[in-house]
Amino acid sequence: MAKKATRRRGAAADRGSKRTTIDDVAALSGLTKGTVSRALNGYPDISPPTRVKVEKAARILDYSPLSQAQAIKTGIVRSIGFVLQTYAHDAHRPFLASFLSALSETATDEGWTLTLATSDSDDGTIRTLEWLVKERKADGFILPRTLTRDPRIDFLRGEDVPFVLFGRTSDSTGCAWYDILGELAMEGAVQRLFGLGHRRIAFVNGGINFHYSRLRLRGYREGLGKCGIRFDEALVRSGVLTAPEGAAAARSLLSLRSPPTAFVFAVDSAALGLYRLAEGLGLTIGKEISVVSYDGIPEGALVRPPLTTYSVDRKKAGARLAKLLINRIRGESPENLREFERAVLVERESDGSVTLDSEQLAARLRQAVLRQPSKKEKN
Amino acid sequence: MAKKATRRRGAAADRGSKRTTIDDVAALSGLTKGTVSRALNGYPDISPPTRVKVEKAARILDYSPLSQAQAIKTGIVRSIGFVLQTYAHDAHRPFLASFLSALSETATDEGWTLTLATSDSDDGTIRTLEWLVKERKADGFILPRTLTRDPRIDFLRGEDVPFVLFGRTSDSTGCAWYDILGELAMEGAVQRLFGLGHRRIAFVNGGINFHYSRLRLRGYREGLGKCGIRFDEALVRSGVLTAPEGAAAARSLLSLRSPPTAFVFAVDSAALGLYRLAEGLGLTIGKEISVVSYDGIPEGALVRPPLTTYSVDRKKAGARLAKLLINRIRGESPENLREFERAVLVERESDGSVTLDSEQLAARLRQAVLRQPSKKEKN
DNA sequence: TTAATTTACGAAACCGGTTTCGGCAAGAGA
DNA sequence: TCTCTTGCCGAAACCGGTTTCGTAAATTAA
Repeated sequence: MAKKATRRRGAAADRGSKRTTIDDVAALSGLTKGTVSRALNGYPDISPPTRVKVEKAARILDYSPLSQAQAIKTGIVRSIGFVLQTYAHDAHRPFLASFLSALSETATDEGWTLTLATSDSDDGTIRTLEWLVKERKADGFILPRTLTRDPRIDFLRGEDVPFVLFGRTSDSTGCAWYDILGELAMEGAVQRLFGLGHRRIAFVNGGINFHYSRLRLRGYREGLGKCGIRFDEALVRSGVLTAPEGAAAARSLLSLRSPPTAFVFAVDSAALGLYRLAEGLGLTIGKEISVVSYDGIPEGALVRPPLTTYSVDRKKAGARLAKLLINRIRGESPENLREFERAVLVERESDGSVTLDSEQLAARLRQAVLRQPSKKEKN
Repeated sequence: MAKKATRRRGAAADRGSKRTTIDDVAALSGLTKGTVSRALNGYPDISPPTRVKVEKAARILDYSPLSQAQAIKTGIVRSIGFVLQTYAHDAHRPFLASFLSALSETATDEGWTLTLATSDSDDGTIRTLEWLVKERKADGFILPRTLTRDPRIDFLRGEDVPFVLFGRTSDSTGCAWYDILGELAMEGAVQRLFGLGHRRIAFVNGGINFHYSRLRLRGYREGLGKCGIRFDEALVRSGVLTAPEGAAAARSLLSLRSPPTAFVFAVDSAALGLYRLAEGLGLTIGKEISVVSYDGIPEGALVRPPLTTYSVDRKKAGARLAKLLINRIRGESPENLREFERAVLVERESDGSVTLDSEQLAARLRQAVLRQPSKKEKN
């Protein structure tokens, strides 16, 4: 057993002996550790001179409290939690890096850390949350890609654990959030295309359960309304996230007797599918068909022609979300922690004045091999 | 003060009252908490029946110890640390997402978490590490993008904190690592291009301080040697990470009286600069000039022609690194924790049989506007 | 059968903090 | 001058665990 004990206190424990503890500060300042603690935590029953003395001693010894020692009593570890859903589609991947770095950057600035864990299924996400809450690895959570009806929210609400949404949801009681007004972007996209002369404008929406899809569809319809175009169910597809799915959706839309001359995509990565399809059909994007999308993924600048899209500042989103969550954990009520931001239009070359109307496009397409999928389209 | 106290114990503390603690387990099993603790931690002085009794009670109560309560005594929080260098160039960005998710996935599987913090300068990185070590937010660290002489390593070695490198370094005492044999890839790239008939093969290296640059240059020379080509200093550039830098390096190489007909890039994102340059000059990549690169960033598949590159499995790297670090923290000696992997060649279309020799290429280039930078080349 | 070991657990100290409680001393009010 | 506050700090309990230490009971050895 002695052997085991020795093994146990390895490097970590040895290092521990060098830490300056609150007792050291107490000794140097000639006070008790209780007083030091209160002084450092801003309790009012500490006289100014004493407070100064303590602060000075703390500074001299370069003291900072051990967060987990505090946590055991206060229940706060100064860490924000984030569950990476590794099963989620790559559509949401490209942002992750800048988003996470912004999250953790703001956290770091506040002296907090970011605690990351993963899950490989929806159930797994809840289990991971349960685990993190139970072991108190994080004080609260950022929930990305919120669903209209989101089990994560139900769980955290039930456990009374603070959280902030990146997005919105149907039942907003007790929810704090930061969100981009995607609906305004979709509305703007329609109006922009209308301004370019397009009259049949399709909408390819994202995952049906994500709440943003609901909102973006609404924005699309709003845009149509403002342009005096009748909403046509036939021009809408949904549940489209990936490039292959995007290609399939576009193919089906172009197969209509009266095909759209312009596309609004709710998700950039799906819009890239249109590029593959167009290449296969010999269609020129930005001339024969137009597309405006949403997200602002880097690939959008690389494809030819570069993609016109509403870009989301993920960096800022991460920063604000971290801040909101920390305030939430500190006790601010969720109703006061709701922020909106707008996506900004990046005008590139994938949309242009209409050159063919729907009928002409249909004729043009009849010559192309619509029913015979080319190879290029895949991959 | 009473008010303050009430505010302090918010949701977190309330939740705390519901946690099952080790005392609950002790009560249910009719033992003391010390015994329960020893039973659960595998101490030998516990009789089999007692151990079973404790385990059963723990299972019934769904008990799991509070990691920070353990940490205060053991010094281990079951978390691996990672410092995101936000100032580091985007060259390394695209990988981050899958890398981090792999790291945290393996950590999660082991019941550990990933603790993320950021820094915005080299000094800041050390300060962040100091902070994390001091507050004991993590038990050890993964160090990506290691330098030949790396202050992070010096610091952690000095503090006796466990770490694992993603890469290698000059002084490997006490270092555990996982690394990709980039030198073999560079060697292979040269041989491949030689096989396609190229005789003047340039090498555009990455950041000079990164240890991998040293190794990749070595691999390039090794490749030349095996092909019987004399090493020519004039054909080498280094410190090239971004697309603009890559474009500049390629321009300077093509300006030589005897320009290279093929390029080996140590970094994909720099290789993309060659595409911009070629577009500006009207050169056809894969025909008039060839390029083989290294990294395997997703954009490589999108550009035209798609980029032939040695791809690194970042997912696997993350998984292995997490595992290695956890073993390191558990006491395994660093010498036993060193692993290598190979990059795998993804054959695409950016390299092809030589169509112009160096002289012909030079002539071809003289017609192009070499000295007058076109606009397309930028951005 | 008795002495010498083991075995297995309880008791208590400890880790590094926070928070409650009580009381002394100084200042205010009568 | 004497009580009543108030301000300020020490003492001690507490948080949820781990680890040391000591010892009664069970084994083994003599």
